[in-house]
Amino acid sequence: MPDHPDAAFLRQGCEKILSEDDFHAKLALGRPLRVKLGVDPTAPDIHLGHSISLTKLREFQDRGHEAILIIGDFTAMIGDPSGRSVTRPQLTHDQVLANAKSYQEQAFKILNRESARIVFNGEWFESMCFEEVIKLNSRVTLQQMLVREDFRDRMDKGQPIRAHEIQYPIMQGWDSVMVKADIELGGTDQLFNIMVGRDLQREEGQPQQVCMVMPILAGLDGKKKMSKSLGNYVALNESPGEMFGKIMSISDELMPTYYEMLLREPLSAEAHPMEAKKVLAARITARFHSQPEAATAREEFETRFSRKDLEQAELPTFQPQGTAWDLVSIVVEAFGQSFQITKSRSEARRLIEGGSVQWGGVKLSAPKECFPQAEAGVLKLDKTHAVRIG
RNA sequence: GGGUAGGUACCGAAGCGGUCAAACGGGGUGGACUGUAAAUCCACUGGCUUAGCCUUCACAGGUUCGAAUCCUGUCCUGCCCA
Repeated sequence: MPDHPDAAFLRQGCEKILSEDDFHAKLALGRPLRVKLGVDPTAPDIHLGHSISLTKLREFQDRGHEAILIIGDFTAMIGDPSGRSVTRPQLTHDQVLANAKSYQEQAFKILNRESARIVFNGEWFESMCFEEVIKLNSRVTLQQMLVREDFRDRMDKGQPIRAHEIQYPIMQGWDSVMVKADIELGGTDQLFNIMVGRDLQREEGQPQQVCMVMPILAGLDGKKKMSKSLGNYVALNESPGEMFGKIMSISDELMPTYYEMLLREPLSAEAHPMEAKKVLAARITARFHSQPEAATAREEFETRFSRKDLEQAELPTFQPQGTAWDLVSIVVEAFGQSFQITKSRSEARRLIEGGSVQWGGVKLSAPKECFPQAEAGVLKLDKTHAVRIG
């Protein structure tokens, strides 16, 4: 059987497809396939890491298939144990719903809004009674669940695995049954969960879904996977400036990976690393904002960080209230008012003593000094934060 | 339920009556250098009205001039047994 014309395109960037034969068979059906992607709204932001699978989902949409985005409002309360060495904190339903709302909005930066189907899995889990839960559980064995790498790991290290955690793969699998998924997308860490879906579908007499896993995007630190809780992420709804800046902070070693996974093209060997990084940053920024905004972000970045010209940079204005403020108070207030960052006075003091706080390019290292209120100028707070005063 | 080993700062891990805001390592932050890269060096890494003071070593009591360190109880976790 010759490959389906879309096969090569759709498999691009995939780490693994299980199974290849099923994949071709599904495409050969000639009807729009139900392609499932589950996301758990455990945090309010979707980031570049999520964008990998979402982009793949979009590609399916563009080829006429049906995108089913499952918002795991129910599963999010359990927390996916994937890749975790410790139990996740559980969220309340309200937190989850709030997150889900902003998730959808951000997901539509990638997905085609018109043809996407959004489903909350609370729809079927919420009404399940205990008997049904037991029945569902009887379909899998503990051994099956425990072969999972992260469970194994925790067993070996003597770390606790709570009984509810092993429910997660079962629930995710059940989602596949409920939406009759033809294909499920996910990161490589989802492989196990997706395979459980296949098992459950077979049990239910459904055709089994194809498992397509995408590589995991490394975080800005280049070491761990991109995730909200590790703080090494770029959210899709960040400002162009922040987005550009964050990407500029990745290491050269990480760049080829980002090129391949986010731009789907190889990094040219002769490009200057910094220039290549600016191109990368600009293209990603343009993708989630716009071309002009990305260009502006680049210019801003260059004046501010390359030329270190804070005078010309676009900075929030900060007007200290009251009189006779010492430096520490000014710094704390500036962080709070202009950036919504809470710094303790001790932290501010450390920054000052460390030489981070500068007034017109001159370090102010005496925390107790009174601040020269009358003058206007730029107060640099730390590497990435500065305010204009006056 | 029984036995046993434990619960120390973001993480790992020392400390086992005073010299402990707590060694050391990792991580993080800031500075120098620079390309907001890497490498390297330095500093910081509980709070405050900072030559000092206050709150921390699972929780609650107790012993003591003095406790992370000793005692009692409670909660939690691993492992073994039932």
